[in-house]
Amino acid sequence: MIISNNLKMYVQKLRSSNLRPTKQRLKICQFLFNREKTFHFTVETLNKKINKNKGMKVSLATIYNTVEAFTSAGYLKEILTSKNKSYYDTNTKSHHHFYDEGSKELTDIHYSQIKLSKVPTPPKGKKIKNLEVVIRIQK
Amino acid sequence: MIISNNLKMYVQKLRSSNLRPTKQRLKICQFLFNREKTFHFTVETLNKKINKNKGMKVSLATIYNTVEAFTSAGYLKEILTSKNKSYYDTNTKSHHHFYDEGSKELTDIHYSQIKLSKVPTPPKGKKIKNLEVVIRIQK
DNA sequence: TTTCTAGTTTAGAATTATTATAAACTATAG
DNA sequence: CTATAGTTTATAATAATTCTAAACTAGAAA
Repeated sequence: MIISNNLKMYVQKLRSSNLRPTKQRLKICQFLFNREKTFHFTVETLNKKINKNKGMKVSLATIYNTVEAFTSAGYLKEILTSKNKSYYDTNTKSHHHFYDEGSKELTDIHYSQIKLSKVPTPPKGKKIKNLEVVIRIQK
Repeated sequence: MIISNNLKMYVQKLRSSNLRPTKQRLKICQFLFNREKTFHFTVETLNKKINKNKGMKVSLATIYNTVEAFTSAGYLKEILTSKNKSYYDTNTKSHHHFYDEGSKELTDIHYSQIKLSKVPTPPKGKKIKNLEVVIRIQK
């Protein structure tokens, strides 16, 4: 029944963003949002995890479409890196990352771990949406 | 004679990084570093600019190799973006960017414009290579 | 200076990530 | 139930980058 509650919740969530609650989108919602910790991923890793088990397969094109749709809807946040591959995060709140250049792993840094004492004013007509710090680390 | 001085300077710079001062590398050095303002670019734009005039052509492969070598040597810094294309900056000092989610444009923020009063300690065995702040802005 | 060699350049092929296409499918309004 | 606009899908196309291996060259050593 937890599952059925979640399903209903995700159906509503999707509807509220004008996204039809298809079985593919619901499967991806369950996978991405039905967890405690935040989740970092690329389309490649999401595709593997979603299609690992025997159930219904979701095509790669749909994974791309869905990630794009969920990002526009504000369910996911794109992470800035220097890699030629898009990284996404289920934590859409302002927060920060360690980026390990060796292992190419991203780790969350809680918002409270970093404090800024001076922030510039945004260009005219623009406002700050959020602020992210990436700390590149190496051995 | 300014040109010849620069040439000597770049020859030394390259030698000091164990990079042979080839004519291709020197041409790229002159183009990238012989300027007042810092320069943001992609491999695509650098290739066009370097090969625009009638002089010696530098192959695309060499542009890639050189940008990679200069980045490793610390002459260039890779910029964080969400685009699937690498951006580089001749300003290798710690500095920050506004990222406009609408236009997907990056703008420099001078390092003095941002002050951090609290920074987390890196995971065991790792050290901080650099730290970048990206401020996402929108209308 | 000449010779040798490791480093470098190059064109083109291969790979990787992403986007586009268009036909088949489906959620849902009426 | 039916019509239709939205969605999924396999596949092709595109774009950025990396790989490959042959030709070239800077600089050390003879």
